[in-house]
Amino acid sequence: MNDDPWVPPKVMIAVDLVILTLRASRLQVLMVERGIEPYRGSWALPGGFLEHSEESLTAAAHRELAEEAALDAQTLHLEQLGVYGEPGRDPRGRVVSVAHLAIAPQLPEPTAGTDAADARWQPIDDVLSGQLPLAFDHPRIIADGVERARVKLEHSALATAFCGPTFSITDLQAVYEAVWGMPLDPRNFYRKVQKTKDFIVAVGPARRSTAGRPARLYTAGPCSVLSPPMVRPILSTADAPDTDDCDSDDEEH
Amino acid sequence: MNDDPWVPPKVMIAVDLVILTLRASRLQVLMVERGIEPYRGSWALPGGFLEHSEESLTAAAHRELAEEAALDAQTLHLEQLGVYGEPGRDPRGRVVSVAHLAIAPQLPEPTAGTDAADARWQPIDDVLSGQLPLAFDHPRIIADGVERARVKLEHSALATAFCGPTFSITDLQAVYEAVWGMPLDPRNFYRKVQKTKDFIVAVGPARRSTAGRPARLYTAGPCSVLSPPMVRPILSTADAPDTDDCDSDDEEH
DNA sequence: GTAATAGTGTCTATGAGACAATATCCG
DNA sequence: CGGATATTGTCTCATAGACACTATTAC
Repeated sequence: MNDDPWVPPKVMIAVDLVILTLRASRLQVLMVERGIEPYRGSWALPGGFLEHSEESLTAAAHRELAEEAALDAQTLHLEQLGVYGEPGRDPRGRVVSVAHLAIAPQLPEPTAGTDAADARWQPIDDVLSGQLPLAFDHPRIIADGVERARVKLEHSALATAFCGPTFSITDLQAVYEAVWGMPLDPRNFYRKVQKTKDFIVAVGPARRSTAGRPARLYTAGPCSVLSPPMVRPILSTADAPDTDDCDSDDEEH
Repeated sequence: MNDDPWVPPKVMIAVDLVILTLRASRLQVLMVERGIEPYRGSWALPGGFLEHSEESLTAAAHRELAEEAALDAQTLHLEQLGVYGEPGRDPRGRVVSVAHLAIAPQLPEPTAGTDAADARWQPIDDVLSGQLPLAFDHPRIIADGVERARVKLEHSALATAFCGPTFSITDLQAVYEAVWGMPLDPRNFYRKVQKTKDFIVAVGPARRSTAGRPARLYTAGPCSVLSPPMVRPILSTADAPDTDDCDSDDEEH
């Protein structure tokens, strides 16, 4: 049985990045306009093939992050999102893509890289509503990434990764509002955040810039899982797509 | 830039399966004893290489499920768990493994397959406590699978996948207790399950077997996401390991 | 009857959400 | 001072958990 000369097939490995940030109070994702075939002229997630056989997936993701968004991995959240490897998803042959989710504080407009005709931040709403022509199965990957971010905001301290080194509680609230896409009560949000242990820690005196009473500044606290969690208010019957891959039955309220 | 003759490296793709079931009121995972190198004699998850270039990952997972556990995919939960592709994780070369999580109702003892010297259900506690010699990075994959199952029990109707076609509420409670590893109050559990819409639907009259009042029987309901969710009681300050993959230096920033 | 399990009612502490009220800045 | 934002206090309602209690079977 094990002595036959059969060898398993080999396939190409790619990494794709869903890089989310907050710009102009909106959740935005970094997209590049493809300058080469296939899908020339369509918009795609930054990403690329494994560079050599010994490169780890994480290393490849960090490399692409640096190449396409000029981001060092410092103070940056990066996690695996899932695998997308259906035969036929890439006309160049069998490609298995490992999608990653990256969260970044506010960043300047990017510049197009090697294979890209253009690169820019796109509001999530515009991207997911079918305004832009999207390459490959990237609409699905983006949707999965956004849903992952929404869920992680509830149970992890991810939201602080959207902010700079210091931030006010109102800044943090803006993150939740943008990612969840719903307004929140400032008073209740304030106490909720304070009650979650080790989420944020006060630092420095206060910021003095806008009108009104200055806000105290905070830094991300030492905890990564929130307890109690920041539960997201229910959203009636409309729900978000499941992150599962295999099964695809569901729906309910 | 794009005209150079460089081609991306190709790697082997494997699928591994974390198949969980309930036996003797304990959460158990299917393990096979390897009959060939590498790791001959160690215990590993069922799995194998992609069979040919056009086989989808899901199809490969289902095929292995059938081969190694004699399970058709009917009424069976199967979902993608994550990718494990560190260079050096397999001495045969670069292998990227796509791990899947499968949940099965109680099953008989399996029989060893092609490359396996033995195959059997192992209680999770025994496996994760380092009793058995485990192959590759499978300890990590198993831990990730169990943690995923624990979390999914809170927000999805996954628990019913552990049961047969019909079950009593007490049966369902046993699932939660085994997977979460904690006792639950039968009275409160009863009302909680009933209050979660479309989780379970009554069927048939009642089961009459053990002593005591017969229990009503139920079937899995039409919903996949639970609302309200079945929240798991807090477990003091000790927290569960993160499911993240990339950053291992975090905890904060 | 007793033992055993299924199912119901009730009490209480906690927590989320609504929202009034107060504090501290700018001009 | 008035305008604006930050922070605190209080009220109410829903619900999770503890647990006494009733129901229905086997023996």
